Amino acid sequence: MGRTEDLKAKGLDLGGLDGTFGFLLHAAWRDAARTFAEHFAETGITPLGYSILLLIARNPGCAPGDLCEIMGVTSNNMTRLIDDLSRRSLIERTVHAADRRARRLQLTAQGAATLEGLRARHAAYEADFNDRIGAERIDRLCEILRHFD
Amino acid sequence: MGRTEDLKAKGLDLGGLDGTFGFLLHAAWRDAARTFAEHFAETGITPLGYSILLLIARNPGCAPGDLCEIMGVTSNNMTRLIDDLSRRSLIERTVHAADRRARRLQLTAQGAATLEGLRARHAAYEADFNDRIGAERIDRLCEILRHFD
DNA sequence: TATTGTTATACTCTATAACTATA
DNA sequence: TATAGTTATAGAGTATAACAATA
Repeated sequence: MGRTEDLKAKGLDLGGLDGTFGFLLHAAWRDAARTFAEHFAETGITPLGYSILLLIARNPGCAPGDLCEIMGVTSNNMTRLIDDLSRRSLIERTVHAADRRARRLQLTAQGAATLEGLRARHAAYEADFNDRIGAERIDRLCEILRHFD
Repeated sequence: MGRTEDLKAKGLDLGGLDGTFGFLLHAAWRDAARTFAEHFAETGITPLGYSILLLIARNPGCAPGDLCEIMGVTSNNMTRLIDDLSRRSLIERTVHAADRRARRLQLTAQGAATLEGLRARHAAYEADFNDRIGAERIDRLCEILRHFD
């Protein structure tokens, strides 16, 4: 079971925190981030970086602004995430011919190859949680989380 | 509905991200954090600070280490969170008589009074989400999230 | 030796604002 | 005047390591 179950057994009064969705959401996200970091150790890829690579793979030529909207990251921060992946030669950023303000993003050959390894790690990470939490619960979780902004 | 629903309508391929619980969990947590910040604007209280105040109120005399365990925060970081609340005269930190290594944490009178106002804000914040997401969904969400560590 | 808490430090994520270059 | 992206900067959260005081 989860952490809150263990703690109540120790006589500490959680003061309703274990019924507070924000507290639980934060804890669950940190669990996911920590587990992601374990599975992606020594790749230097963070959850945000992985999302970007995945999105560029599916939408070659997309613009940073597209990723901002999907990922909920502001453009200034997206620039730095893209800088990092670009500096590591995983993606290529070129000026858009039609609108020279915009940029076109694409995976490099190295980026595409790297992504395959990352997909395998991600599958293992998800299998990890399916084992721990239950695949059916994870599905119901996703269904509910899609109602958030 | 949620953000992912809107985005799919724009022709962007999310590449399975909207079925990835980690991506959805991150987005939902940011939604919760952003909404919390709106409701707690100008109080200077963050989600972590609110949790600490709540826990000290329910467990007067508890030690920083107790809070670390409940909240999943390491002790070095807890020190700084407590420093902040202490500097603002909301809590009092005294040396534990029986074990002089430990500290005893208590709300000050000002802290207790402040907490009442914060509880009202938190109730409004939760009502906000119950309206947006549905109280029954939030309940089911909590039930699932308690399985995480 | 082990434990409680503190200090120092660094990195990631997030946010606001000011800026460049295009349109 | 508006938009796409960049640069600068700051604050919050998280993490590791080294340390002090006490047990």
